[in-house]
Amino acid sequence: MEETARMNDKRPIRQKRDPEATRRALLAAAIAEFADKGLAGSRVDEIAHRAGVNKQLVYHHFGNKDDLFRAALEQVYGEIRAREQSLNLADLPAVAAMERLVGFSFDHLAEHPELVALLNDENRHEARHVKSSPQIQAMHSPLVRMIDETLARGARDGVFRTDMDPINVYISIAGLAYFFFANNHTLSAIFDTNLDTAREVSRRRRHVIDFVLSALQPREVGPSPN
Amino acid sequence: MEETARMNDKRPIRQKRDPEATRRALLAAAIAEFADKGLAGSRVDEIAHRAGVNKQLVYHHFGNKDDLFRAALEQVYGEIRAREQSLNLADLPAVAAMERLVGFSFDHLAEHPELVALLNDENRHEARHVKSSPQIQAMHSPLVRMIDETLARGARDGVFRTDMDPINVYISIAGLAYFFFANNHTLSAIFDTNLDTAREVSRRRRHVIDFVLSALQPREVGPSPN
Amino acid sequence: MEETARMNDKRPIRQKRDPEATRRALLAAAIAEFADKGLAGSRVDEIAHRAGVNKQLVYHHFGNKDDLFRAALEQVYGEIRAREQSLNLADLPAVAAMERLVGFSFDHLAEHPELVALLNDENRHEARHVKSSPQIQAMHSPLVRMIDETLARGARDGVFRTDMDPINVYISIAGLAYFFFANNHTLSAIFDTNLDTAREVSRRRRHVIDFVLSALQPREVGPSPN
Amino acid sequence: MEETARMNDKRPIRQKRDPEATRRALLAAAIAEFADKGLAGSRVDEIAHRAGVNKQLVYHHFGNKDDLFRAALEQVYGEIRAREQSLNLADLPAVAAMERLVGFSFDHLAEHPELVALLNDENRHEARHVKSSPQIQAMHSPLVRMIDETLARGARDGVFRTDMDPINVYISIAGLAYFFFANNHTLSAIFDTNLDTAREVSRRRRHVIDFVLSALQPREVGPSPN
DNA sequence: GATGAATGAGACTTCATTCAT
DNA sequence: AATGAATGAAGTCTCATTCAT
Repeated sequence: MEETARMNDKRPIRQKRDPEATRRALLAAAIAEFADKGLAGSRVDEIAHRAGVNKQLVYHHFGNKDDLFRAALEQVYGEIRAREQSLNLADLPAVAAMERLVGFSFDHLAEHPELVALLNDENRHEARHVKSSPQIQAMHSPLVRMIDETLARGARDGVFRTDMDPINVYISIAGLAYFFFANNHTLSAIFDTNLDTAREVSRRRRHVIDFVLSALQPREVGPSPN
Repeated sequence: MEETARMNDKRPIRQKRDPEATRRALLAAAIAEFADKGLAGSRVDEIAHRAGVNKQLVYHHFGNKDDLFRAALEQVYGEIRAREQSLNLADLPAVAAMERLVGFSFDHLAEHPELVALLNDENRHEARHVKSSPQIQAMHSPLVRMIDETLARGARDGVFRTDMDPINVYISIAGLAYFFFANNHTLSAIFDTNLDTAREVSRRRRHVIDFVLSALQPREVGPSPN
Repeated sequence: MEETARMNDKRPIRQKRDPEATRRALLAAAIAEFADKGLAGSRVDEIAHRAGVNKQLVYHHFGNKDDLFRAALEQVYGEIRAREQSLNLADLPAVAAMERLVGFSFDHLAEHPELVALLNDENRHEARHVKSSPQIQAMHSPLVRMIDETLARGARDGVFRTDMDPINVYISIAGLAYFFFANNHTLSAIFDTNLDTAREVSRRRRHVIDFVLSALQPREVGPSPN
Repeated sequence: MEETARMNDKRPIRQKRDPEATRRALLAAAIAEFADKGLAGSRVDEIAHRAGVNKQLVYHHFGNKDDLFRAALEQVYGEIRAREQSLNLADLPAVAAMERLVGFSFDHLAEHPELVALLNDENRHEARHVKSSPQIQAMHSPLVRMIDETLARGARDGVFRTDMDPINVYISIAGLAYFFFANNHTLSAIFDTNLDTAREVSRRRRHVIDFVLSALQPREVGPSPN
């Protein structure tokens, strides 16, 4: 990818000014660089280089490094939220719906390590960029509603417990996948194994789905949740 | 936080020559700075300043920034692993032991946000420092053994499922707490609430303990784990 | 010398944007500074200052200090080799040709103390920069050929000995001048005289030409040169 | 040599304070380090390390880095001048005496690359340390006298020319060897050969002796020197 | 819109030297 | 005599951003 970009450098074809393509290239390069190095560790120079364009265009199109980071967040947040909407959970029985949601959440993180990486950094900066992005703020209410509806449906059908808070359930679903991917390297190191293999990812996926569905099951007698 | 540190600056209490105290002060300052800004975003200058010592002493005592980061990781990893050993889970019934472990894991992260922050960064660097630290490598086998024994005891007593992998269980326990703390700011922002309050932390704690113990319960008929 | 350079600083003549001039100014300043202080003793800051430009432009135009040193070597090597080619030795009788070559070699070192100084340093670094410069590697074969042809012509004409290796002859020609200039200060000090005067330089020049031509003369009975 | 020093590090035997041995070790280490890196490039820390002693002892025994450099020069100058005195040239016929002197000069440089390296640096600093060392100043008059006597004897015996200045002859003798060793790396690089082999050193040695003796021979008709 | 040159600020690190023991 | 800790100054290099074309 980078090599291609470098080779295309100076190619007369691209001389045709295509601002939209330039913008897209910069955004993709930014997401990759920010995911690799973090906000502080990323270099505007390197982002421009990855995109195959002049550094000044970063400023032309995005303003500055922080604004570019916000744009990157909007992009990756937008993707996951859009795909979640396409799951059509309402068309499925509650258990199947929940299984689909958990599976999707896991798979999306597996396929999009940049999401994990960007969120890590954004939290280090106290969600500064998210808070200043109306676009991101707007895209999250459907998610809570979706989980709430699924939980309610499952409760009505007698397959889910009735006392579950949708936000905490979402955090648990996300956390069970997120921690595995976010901390894959340290976990592999301290447990002296390699968790970054297809086999281990697949085992983890089954564990997470099983874990969530088990936890949501109604119980005869459970330990009092304090 | 930083202001406090700066105010202690030049405090007359500091003895003339106490290399061990200098080392400790630098390490504490490093943990705080790395947690705040990450490895790339941290400034050696600022670390020395927080410790109230000359910048060059960082190099005298620790070698360089990376070595200092490794020392910081060894410190925070050492603390959590040492405290886990003091839980004496073997003295408790399996369910109570598991509850204690989950509660401790949650509380430790609540009280030690620097652990979360350092691990995030360490993973960005592919666990480079952990891998080069024999000290860290050595401290983790007791943890897996502890979980494994608790799970086995619970299974023997009929209170836990029998098919749980201890490493995956550990990752779930840690992940349920970790994600909440690591992503507290973005979660608060996107869900338009404040999850950084005593009330919400406490709710989350109950949820996590409940979630784990429910998931570990033996089931009459469970959903097929895919 | 340095003072002069500093006084030219900020001269209004310098055009606003002339990258080629900037490059040239930096290169000239680098040659002067490296000659004065050596590679290790030179300061990038001072080079930029001498060139009347911003320090960062060194990195912009040359990469780093070592690359700049290599560029300086390429420059000074290029000059002497180019001028040697202009001597047109082939147009002269062998003895006159040799006299011209020896005289030129002496004069060039006299006029270019920076060449002596840079070569000293380059040898300290085991010719690291020369070895990594294809440009320098390429410019030396004509030199050996030129000496070889002159020696052969002289031998054919009966005015030169027939057993002389051109590389050793070149090293002798260069060495007789080089040592005088390279060690002028210590020689002046230990012999309690001043060898850095026009008179002494001129005496040395005659001595060297005489020495070389005498040594090259065919002999009735000489010590067997093995 | 360096390895040995490092391995002896921490040896309990040396605990016995032996200031004279410490001084010698530091001086030897300094000569090696200055030869390797030059005055500017050498590190006091590294010299102490090579000597297996604490850095502060450099200051204790020698004052500072410059004084140490002067001591190093005194040492290497002292050695060559002392050995020259032992040549007993007066006991030999003029030609044999000259051959012995040239051979010795060549061999000494071959065996003492540190002399070449230190002189290079000393000249860069305009013989500052030599000039401030009465010890070095004092040791050079016998050398000129020695050469002058040998030349005079050879002239009297009809085997040497009569018009040779002893200082210029000394500079030629030294220069023919010095340049070969001082510039061995760059010469090897530009002539695309390896002049740092026993074979090439030996060839050069013969060339130099031959060259000097030929040049000193009386001539029937020589080219007019100038 | 697009580019390479230029810059002010500052980052990490080094180093000769001095201090306290 | 000998040591490790400590420091002020400075050195190489980086980087987000702006300028001139």
